[in-house]
Amino acid sequence: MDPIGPRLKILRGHYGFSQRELARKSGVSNATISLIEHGRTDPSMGLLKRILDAMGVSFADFFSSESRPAEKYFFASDELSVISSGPISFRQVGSDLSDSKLQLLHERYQPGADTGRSMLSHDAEEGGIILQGRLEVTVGDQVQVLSAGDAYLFNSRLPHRFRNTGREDCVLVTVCTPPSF
Amino acid sequence: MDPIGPRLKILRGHYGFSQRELARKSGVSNATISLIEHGRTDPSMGLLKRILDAMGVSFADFFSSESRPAEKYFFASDELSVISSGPISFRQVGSDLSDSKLQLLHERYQPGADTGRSMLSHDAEEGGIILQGRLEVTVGDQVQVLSAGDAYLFNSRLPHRFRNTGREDCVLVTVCTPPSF
DNA sequence: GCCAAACGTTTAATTAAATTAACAATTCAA
DNA sequence: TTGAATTGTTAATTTAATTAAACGTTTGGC
Repeated sequence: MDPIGPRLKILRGHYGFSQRELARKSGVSNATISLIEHGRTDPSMGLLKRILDAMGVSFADFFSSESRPAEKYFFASDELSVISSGPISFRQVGSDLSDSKLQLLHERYQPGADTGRSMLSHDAEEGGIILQGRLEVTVGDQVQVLSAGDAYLFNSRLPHRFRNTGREDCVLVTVCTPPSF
Repeated sequence: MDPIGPRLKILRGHYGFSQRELARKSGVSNATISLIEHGRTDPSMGLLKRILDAMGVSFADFFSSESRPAEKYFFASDELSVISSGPISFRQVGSDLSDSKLQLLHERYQPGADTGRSMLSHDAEEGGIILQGRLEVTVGDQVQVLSAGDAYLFNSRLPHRFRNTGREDCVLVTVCTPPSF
């Protein structure tokens, strides 16, 4: 188990809560939030549950994401593997996705467009390639500004957020598992 | 979290450990084990981790099994959710929201019922067994009329079509995997 | 500039967890 | 039966988590 303090702090950050805000919502003291985030105390399970509840995160979610080892979320332009060149070229994000069932979308983000913070949705995969402009992508505790040619790929259970912080439109191609049901 | 005490007790029993045995292995006092199992105390995370470690169980395992105690394995006939009525009725085993990879259906084709020509499906397999009546099944360039006891199995990427050409209802059980991809 | 409000942190006081050591009940061997 | 070694529980003590209230910083008016 890695230290839960930093993870908890990141989680709180993604909801935009202050320590006192989260403390009020969960019914614990703000001091406790601070102490836990700094690893200066070992919270009881009941207390930890109250805190997670305030953010709508279950134990299962919290501890399943914990056991996830170093995954690669961002890929530089030159890291995309070229499947085929010529008049039509396919450049693949990630290693081997030949058997993943993903849907392709064409999206345009106007300046200032923001998906807001999104947490732990259903189990699915999301990916995309920036075609034009710049896009700030947040996944888990990582933030990256992607430019044309860059790409992302992650499991949508992870907290994520898209934001166009530039002054021009951002155009990208994205993939995600079908909106089932 | 639901009571972790009873679950912990069951887990301990599964390993055949006594309270003192588990206490020694995990480096906590036997009294604490007893208190936790009875819910008379709220263990700290670090302590619970030591106990789980002694049994080789991770947080992720412990809390992932927790999150699905409401799994349903058996379904009464009237519990099958009706997907569509009319000339062709589908009754699905399990919930529409189930994350199951397998879709199990109980289907009834009235005389003359016809799915029409279905092209392009998903990369999946589907099969079925006829229970009653007769059903004309078209797969690719092959056409066959199946009777009770007959069955079919094919990759659903192939164009396929189902038609009841007889004068009585046709009842069958079908499977499809995966459900919505 | 100032003041007020919010932020995160820290310290002392309180509350609760965790231990130690006892308890009664059971098992097993002598 | 007797005694020793288990079992699980409980009471009193110690230890640590949690709180309440303070601290120093920063932010945003006015």
